[in-house]
Amino acid sequence: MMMKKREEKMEVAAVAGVSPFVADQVGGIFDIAFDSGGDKSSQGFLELLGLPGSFFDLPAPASPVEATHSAAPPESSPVTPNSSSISSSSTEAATDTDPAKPQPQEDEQDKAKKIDLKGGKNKRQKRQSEPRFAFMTKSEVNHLEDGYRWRKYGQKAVKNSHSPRSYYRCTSAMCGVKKRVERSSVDPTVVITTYEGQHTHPSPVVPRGVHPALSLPLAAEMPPPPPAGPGFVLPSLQAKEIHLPYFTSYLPPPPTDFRLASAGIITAPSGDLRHCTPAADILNRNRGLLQDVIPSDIRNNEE
DNA sequence: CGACTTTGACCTGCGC
DNA sequence: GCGCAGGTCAAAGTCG
Repeated sequence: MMMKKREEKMEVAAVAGVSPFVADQVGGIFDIAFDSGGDKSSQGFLELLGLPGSFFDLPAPASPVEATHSAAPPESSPVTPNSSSISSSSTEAATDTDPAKPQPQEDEQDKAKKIDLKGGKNKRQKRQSEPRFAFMTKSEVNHLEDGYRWRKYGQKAVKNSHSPRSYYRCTSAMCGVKKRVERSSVDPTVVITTYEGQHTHPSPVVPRGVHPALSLPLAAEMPPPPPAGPGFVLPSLQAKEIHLPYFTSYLPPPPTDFRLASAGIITAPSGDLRHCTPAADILNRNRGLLQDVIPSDIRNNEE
């Protein structure tokens, strides 16, 4: 399952301006369905994280040219100024399931079905059909706050990696979103976070230390994610040193720290977001930043 | 006491 | 078929 996608990884790495080695070592995060035809019908990471589409409802585009050599800390980076992030969305669902299907309900039914069929310990099912979105963040904290509450349900040592991989699940009932967190074996300061699934609820619980205003609106209220063709490379944020994530299908759902960091909130590696500014301010700031992120042609496609 | 983490065991998929 | 690696479960422990 890993070897198969080696070529894809390499390609992504090249496009993203990342060393193929890095892309390779990070494993599944670059498991991108390049042949998914843009996956316009599949779930975008906005939906994956339940982020409001309006969050990315941006006016002015930026020069796509900047994308490849931009260098600024992603909003997801709570710590280092020279941090970087690389993101990608995976729509493996395109190959495993009909992207047009209503994913959340499908998922729940599917799960229930399988649990019914099996039972006991056999109820566990390996399901790779969920759309996935991954990003790399330079951070000292493994588990970045993103507005949702997660319960850790497993940890596994990963081959060729010093650090174990942690598995989290959204604590909200009826929400099967999962998240994997691991550190890069090449650069231990880089945290690789992979989201899988789609939140079927707003950010229900204010994470410890997160300003309540950061709670996200209902995913159901979100407009469709901005269509972006495969290989789409985001231009740089206007911030000086941000390494813009790479997206194959949609813009990434900026993780909470991503947003907070962009707002200059994150200053300590503690993951404590108590010092966040009002959400409106954050959103405004991000809106400004994101204006520079989305190429004009991408935006035009939306219209 | 509830929520969460830790951790070993178990299951599944895949390559050889 | 076997072994490996990834993913998940669930009991036990921890914490607030």
